[in-house]
Amino acid sequence: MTIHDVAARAGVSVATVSRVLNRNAPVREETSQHVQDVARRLRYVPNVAARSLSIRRSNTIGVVLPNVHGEFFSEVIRGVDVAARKAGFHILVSGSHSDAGEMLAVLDAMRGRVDGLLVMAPDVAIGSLREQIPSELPLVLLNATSVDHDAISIDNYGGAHAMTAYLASLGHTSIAFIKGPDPNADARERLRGYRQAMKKIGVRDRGLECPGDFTEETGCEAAKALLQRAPRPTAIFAANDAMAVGALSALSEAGVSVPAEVAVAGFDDIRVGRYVTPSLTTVHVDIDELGRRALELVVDAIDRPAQGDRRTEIVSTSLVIRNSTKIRPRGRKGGSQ
Amino acid sequence: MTIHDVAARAGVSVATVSRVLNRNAPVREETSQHVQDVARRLRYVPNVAARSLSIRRSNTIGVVLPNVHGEFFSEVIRGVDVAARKAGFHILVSGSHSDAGEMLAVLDAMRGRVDGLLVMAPDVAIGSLREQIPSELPLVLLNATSVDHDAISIDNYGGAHAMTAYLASLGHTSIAFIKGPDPNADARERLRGYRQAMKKIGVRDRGLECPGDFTEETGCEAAKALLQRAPRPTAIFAANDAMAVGALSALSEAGVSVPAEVAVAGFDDIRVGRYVTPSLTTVHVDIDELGRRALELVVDAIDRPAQGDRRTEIVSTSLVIRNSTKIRPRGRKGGSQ
DNA sequence: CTCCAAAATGTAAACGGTTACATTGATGGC
DNA sequence: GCCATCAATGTAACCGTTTACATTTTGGAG
Repeated sequence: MTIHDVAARAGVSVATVSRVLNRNAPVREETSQHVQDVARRLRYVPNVAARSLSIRRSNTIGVVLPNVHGEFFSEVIRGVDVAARKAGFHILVSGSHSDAGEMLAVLDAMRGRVDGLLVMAPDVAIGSLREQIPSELPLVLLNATSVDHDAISIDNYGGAHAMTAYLASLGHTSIAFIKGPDPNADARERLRGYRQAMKKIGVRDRGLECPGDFTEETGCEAAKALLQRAPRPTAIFAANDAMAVGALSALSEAGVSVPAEVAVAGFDDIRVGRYVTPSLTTVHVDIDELGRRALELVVDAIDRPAQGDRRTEIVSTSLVIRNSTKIRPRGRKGGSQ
Repeated sequence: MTIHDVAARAGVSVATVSRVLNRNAPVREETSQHVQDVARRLRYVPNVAARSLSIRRSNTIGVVLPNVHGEFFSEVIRGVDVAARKAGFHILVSGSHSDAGEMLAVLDAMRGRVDGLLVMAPDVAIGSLREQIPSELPLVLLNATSVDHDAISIDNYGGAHAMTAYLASLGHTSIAFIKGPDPNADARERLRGYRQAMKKIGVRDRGLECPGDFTEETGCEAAKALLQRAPRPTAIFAANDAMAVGALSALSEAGVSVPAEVAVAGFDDIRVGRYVTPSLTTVHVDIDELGRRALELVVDAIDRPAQGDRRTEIVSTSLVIRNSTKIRPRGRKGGSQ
């Protein structure tokens, strides 16, 4: 069942059938109808490979993500997927890459299969990417700001700054921060936002910063470690919700009441944050929107290539105040102790 | 940069180049080396579309999922992705379909683009699928058992049965069940396992079953409703972890102690279950493995088509006992009340 | 050295679309 | 009635592979 069959059956040439199906050239209405009828009757479906070969375009976008934690992953894909469907593109997905080499291999394998790329490489040196990817292939970076590439990311700095300022406004000055993985761009920006806000309230104690890697486990450990500190921090701000949940769990186990003794806040606004006890104050991020806009950027880059200026977007965040910080810490003389 | 350029540069014919690159016909070692060198030097990458057109195969598998909750989604994709990479396939993903129509549209759009299909349609009438999909296209159903299709699913029945039996072994007889969405195949099987186990211990009270739709919200509501019941159930078994977490949250808010007054159990073993308080007893499912084996099934179906017998697999589950059930309920005279 | 089978390589026809260019037919101005 | 113009359609080249078949080369037997 090829376009030739349809043409023969409809008594027209293949060119006419092609024109009818693509609506890209004038065809008499009557002819058009007839061809469409025949095509439908024959259940004709154009051969994608042949079409791609001819027009040198696959209508497919490659989406490459690192080994990223659950909620975030699915939400991004969802956003990308919906936007792609709307724009008439398919998405070729590859997630779960732990190292740069693996990622480059995947990018290589996608060569020629995709019209554009959406790459999330928060902790990969971007430099090595471009030289590996054909430079004419549109590329949008996810959650990694870069001056030489189109990119979109969350307002990590702003969100972390706002949360820290909010905690300070509750009277906290000893606000601990559980960091994300060192090389991760999101993690770094969040840390920067926290530090800046701390500086603003006149606290410069690097001892308040604990290592973490975005998993619940490290949130747990960090919280336990913090409880040992002599002047115990009155607030803990984790660089993401997973760690905040881990911290809550450790605090609960240690019998420390939240938020009365220690306030806790996270970043991301994952679903479950609403259902842990106490419910988690966090920085809300519309991940779905991140994915959607990222895809739109790629499509734009494909449709109108090589605009001199870089396309760069930032998705804004907002604070979500819940019970893990709500009540002012009491009973503890001189808040900073 | 085409195969012709490589051939010209290497002083051989295109056929030889093709044979070298595909290693599917005898070529003199010396020639082979030379051609490979030239190809590498020229950074030649075969045109995928042309190749697909010629061999009528895309090395791509379509993965179609419904609008499924976070953790599950990402884990499945991860498993599928890893297995696909190993098998040399790409995956064309489309998630987030709320209704059957949308899904059929997507399947249609994938026509010709994929060599096989992995479809999760727990609440779609399967019948309508097959007639829409070219029958020669390998299709594997995810989490939906079917006699007429290759399929793989979780041992929902067994897992639910085992969990219910475990709760009973702790002395509970009044075990409530929060159901999943009615048309969902997983939900139905879990309910069946629960009922069967309840029957075995001689309890047949349909009043113990509450509606739910796999979201935390409905878990919350169900738990609240259950607390109103005159003889209050001593255990709540939710058809998935999200609802169990919702229930825990509602119980905690109502000041009901878990597991002392009410035991709670879930199904899925999502990460966060370890970090809620109390940590959640649940049925562990290796979703990653589900995805992996599902993909292997499709690949197998592609490589060796039309074996008369259906390929059907079931991924087993296991109980994970944590604190939400651990302590025997005390103080309550005559367990069955 | 000749001859033949087997191995290595080349030639060209698919694969199924799109589209530049050619052709045909209709329309209207003169 | 003629010709320019333009809309509608047809013809065939092209996109970059793979591969059946043809051809050349090789090596060993006789």
